[in-house]
Amino acid sequence: MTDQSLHGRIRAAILSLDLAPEQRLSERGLEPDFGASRTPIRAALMRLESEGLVQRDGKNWIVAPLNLEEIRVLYEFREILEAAAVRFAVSRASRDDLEELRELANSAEADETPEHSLDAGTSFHLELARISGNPFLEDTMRSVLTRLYRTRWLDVQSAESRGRVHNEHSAIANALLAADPAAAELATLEHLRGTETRLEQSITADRLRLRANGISLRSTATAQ
Amino acid sequence: MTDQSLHGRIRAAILSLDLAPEQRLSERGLEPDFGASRTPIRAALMRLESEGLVQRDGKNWIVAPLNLEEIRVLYEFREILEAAAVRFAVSRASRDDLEELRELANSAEADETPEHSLDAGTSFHLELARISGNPFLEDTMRSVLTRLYRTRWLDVQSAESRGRVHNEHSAIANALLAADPAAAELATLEHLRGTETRLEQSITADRLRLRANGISLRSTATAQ
DNA sequence: CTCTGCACTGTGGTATACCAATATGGTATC
DNA sequence: GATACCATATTGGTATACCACAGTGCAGAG
Repeated sequence: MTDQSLHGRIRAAILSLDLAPEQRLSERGLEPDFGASRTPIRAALMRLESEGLVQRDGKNWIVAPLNLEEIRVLYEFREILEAAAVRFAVSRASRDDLEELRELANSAEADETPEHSLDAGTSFHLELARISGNPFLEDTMRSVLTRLYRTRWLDVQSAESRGRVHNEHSAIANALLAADPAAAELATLEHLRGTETRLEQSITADRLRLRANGISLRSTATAQ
Repeated sequence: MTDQSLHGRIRAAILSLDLAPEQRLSERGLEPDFGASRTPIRAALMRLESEGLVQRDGKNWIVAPLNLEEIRVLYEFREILEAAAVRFAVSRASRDDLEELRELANSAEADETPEHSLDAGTSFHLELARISGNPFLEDTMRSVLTRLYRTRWLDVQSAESRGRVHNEHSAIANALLAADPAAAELATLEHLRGTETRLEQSITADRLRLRANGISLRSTATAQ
């Protein structure tokens, strides 16, 4: 997860919330923080913009806001992608691929830090997309998971939630190993809906705490 | 379709095949062609890279190759997106939206130039994605259609093919207006599979002519 | 005290200079 | 004649200078 490139370092700062959502970024202001000059910083910001982690606010740069409506839309879109991925995976993935997937599901159990759980979950879903055999499905899944990454911090705070995610991932992997597409798709949709529900509950519960840390959640679109 | 920005002008040159697939682009070499200096040209190339229209070849830039395997994968991915879009559209789109969609399907009949047919088809599918109500579905559809745009030139060369596309678009719009999701999804999948089949036949038939124009079609991946 | 206007500071956008790496082509040597 | 080597040109990567514009705050006039 640690990328040495400038783009990777700024990206990590955003995903870890070191750079707060909606925080204004100036190209010259980032020079001392990241030890680079404007040109590569500007290039990194443009790339981050295409990933949805940075936006323009007028002609200024800001870290992309967290947006409840966007989360809802992303989860809806993700259901389409994940359902397609499991269908393809059943018919195409090799036994080795599926066993690696189960391995990834289980690896989340050993180390129980929230951070590890978050990255393990990302790896699981990305591997699922990869073994679907369609690179564009994989790329789009990566994009969606990236946009959801910051909010998913909330879901991995409680050990109970991490355990539930682990069980659901195992259920998906097992259904795939059993070559049961209907069961795999059902387990996947249940996982997504459960995760989204828990996430929204966390947001409601933690809203005040988030605001105390300078993080606000918009409930409507911020665009114009 | 005509974008005054530098990015839009280079993009148009690529999509119209004025800049041939696999052609090498040098940042300084593009300065006189587009009347801009390296910095904005470089920014445009980076953005085009994120859209899949330009790639790196080592540290050089090239116009993205046409790739048969990639077309196949894109059509497979597109089936997922379009099927989801029609399902959402049936349950969400307003009557006005659906009638505008039918309008778009019919507008392809009046002006029969290949170029117009191509852009009208793009508009139809983008509008369908828009009225699905999920902006990420729409954005991803736009990305897929962009990547397919250059190869779709082949499909709109014959008047017969243009007429068939028009009929299929009308069938989709009518099924949506009839609020029949199963018929709409079926019509969509038939349209995609028909289009892809015709496209592959065109490619096989026109391969030599394409090569004579300096355009080659790769059948395997070109990456790394 | 208030309001207007101006100077200043900071912003992104652009042009350009410099660098290291690499590809190229010619020349000298064997 | 073939090959090895070196000078040179061209490339992308980076740093920086300059520009126009917008936001801000202070000062002066009323």
